[in-house]
Amino acid sequence: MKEDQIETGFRDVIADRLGYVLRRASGVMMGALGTALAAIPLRPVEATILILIGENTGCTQSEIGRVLAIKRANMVPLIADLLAKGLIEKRPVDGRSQALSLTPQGLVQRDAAEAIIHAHERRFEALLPPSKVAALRSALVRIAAEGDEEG
Amino acid sequence: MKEDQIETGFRDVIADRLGYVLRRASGVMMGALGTALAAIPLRPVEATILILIGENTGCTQSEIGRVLAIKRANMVPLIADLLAKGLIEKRPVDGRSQALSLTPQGLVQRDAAEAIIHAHERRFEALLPPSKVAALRSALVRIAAEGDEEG
DNA sequence: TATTGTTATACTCTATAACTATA
DNA sequence: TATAGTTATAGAGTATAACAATA
Repeated sequence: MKEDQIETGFRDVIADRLGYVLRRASGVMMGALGTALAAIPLRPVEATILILIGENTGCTQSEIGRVLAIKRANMVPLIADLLAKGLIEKRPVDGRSQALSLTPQGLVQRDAAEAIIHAHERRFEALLPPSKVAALRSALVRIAAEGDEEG
Repeated sequence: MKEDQIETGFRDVIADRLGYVLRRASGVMMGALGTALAAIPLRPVEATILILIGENTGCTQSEIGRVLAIKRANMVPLIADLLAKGLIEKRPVDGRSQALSLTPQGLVQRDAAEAIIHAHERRFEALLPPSKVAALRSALVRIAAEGDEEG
């Protein structure tokens, strides 16, 4: 890193900032997950919603939005796409709420997504000393929790 | 966290995934930085570019784009905005390259941005045990470096 | 009154393709 | 041939406002 800076003559003074490396690391993991999930094909957010519905049969799209910090209005096209792909089903419970569940095809896709995500997680965990992985996770959870207090 | 899941009845099975907490933590820090920099007012990317130009007088916008992983085409409006705000200057070196530098007003804004970013970094570092901060940084750098190999 | 689902809309960020002028 | 800067454009992701139906 330092050698690169001397070679190119460019002083990358922000490379050691926590916020910056956090953003870059997040982008790298998200990009890699997107590439891995393209084999199914599902986007990371679609795979995540599928998994959450699988573990919470009968939940609503508003509940999922709250968990994932996605606004109600932005959940609409996401759920519509999964519905159009035949991976989930809607069933009215209220006059205003609709229970979500996985179709048989959705179950298959969910399992495939889980396998890909599991491999993806292991791949990146393997970059670090095993003893450091839990510390990284808890540090990130602590930082992420700082957002719940404000917004 | 576990207690929350039991209270709400919602099984948030992705909350412990590295990629997910990484994305959430990054969003929280970026959002907080955006809020803090609104006092100037500069966006995080503008403040970052200002700082890089200050440390690399005479560099080109293409060089900055390479460092920040921003495509040439997307650098154009960013540089144009900083130019319109009177914070930077362009001076032709080649027929095709233009050297960037800070104006006196840009220097003032750069210093203000540095102070805000410094306080922001310290605020989030203070959430963690001091001994864990360096480990977090190096883990994130290791993960971010995995992106340089692919794309 | 508050919530669910929805529509419409706008803004940011990111990506590609294509062009020019130059090295 | 490769690079710097630019234009146009398209796709995500995210934000707000407003509405109808329901609790």
